[in-house]
Amino acid sequence: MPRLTVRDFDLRSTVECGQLFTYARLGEWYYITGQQKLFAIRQREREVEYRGVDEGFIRRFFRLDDDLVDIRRSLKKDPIVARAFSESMGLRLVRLELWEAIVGFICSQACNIPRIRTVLKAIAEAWGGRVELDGFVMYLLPRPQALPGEAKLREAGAGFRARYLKQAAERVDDALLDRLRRMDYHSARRTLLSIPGVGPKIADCVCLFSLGFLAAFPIDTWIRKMMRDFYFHGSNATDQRIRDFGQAHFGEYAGYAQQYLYAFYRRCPLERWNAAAADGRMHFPSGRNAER
DNA sequence: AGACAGGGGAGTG
DNA sequence: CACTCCCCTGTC
Repeated sequence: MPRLTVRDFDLRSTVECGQLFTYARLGEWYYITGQQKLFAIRQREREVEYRGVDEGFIRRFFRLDDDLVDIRRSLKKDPIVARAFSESMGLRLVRLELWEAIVGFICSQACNIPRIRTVLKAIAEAWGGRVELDGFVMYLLPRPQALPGEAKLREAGAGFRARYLKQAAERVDDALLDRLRRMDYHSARRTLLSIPGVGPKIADCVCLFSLGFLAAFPIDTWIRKMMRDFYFHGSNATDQRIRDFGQAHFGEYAGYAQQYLYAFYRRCPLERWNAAAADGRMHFPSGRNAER
């Protein structure tokens, strides 16, 4: 059984923090489909064991070569992000396959993680390739040309996203995927936005979780709320303003900042921050978050 | 019962 | 640009 010693890596939070939906958990093992493969992985302290893929795949998929200490240091000037890192150190971004990411995040719109997983599982089981590892069977997400029509996708539970999925599958082919993989952040984002069902949020998710543009700063309802609370004095700043600020303020690792803030804010929203601050257990930057 | 959710699109001012 | 409404479906 291949093993790998890791540092600054937490498998559970990495898998379950809303960037990866195609997995099954069996005891301490995660069975994950990604990059058109099935693999299994578990973590015990600083050691991970895995099956189904090689070490290079694991390192690449979980971005184990990202220097989290360095990333943390470069974001440390922001006390809120610093706090989020100290709570969740080891959370890493993943590197999804491009089309799988597009499908996954189109399905993610206006629904929660359990439901995203249910829909993707249904689509994979109906039209994706069967894969097996040690007797455990899963199904890969279908390639664009293997995706069925809107009506069938609707039956699978995709709802109004069915039309987007089908239109996206008609727009996307291997040539486009290859071109996207060679583009810079702005070109890739602009091109992704031209795909039906892909708006600003989904485009940035794909840029961050698949294409590896760590400066991408996707804004969903949690990040929107969190950014308004902590960086805009609770005002109703538009997503455009939040994004501009986020990228300017957090810089090249804005995506990591976003991921840690997201993970932490979901566990610990503003009310609890304030309670902790009132106890003197937390320090806030002056002028921010004074009351509310 | 009726609103709302981990968005996008189309339409309007 | 910024704002509104609708879209599937489950849940409170």
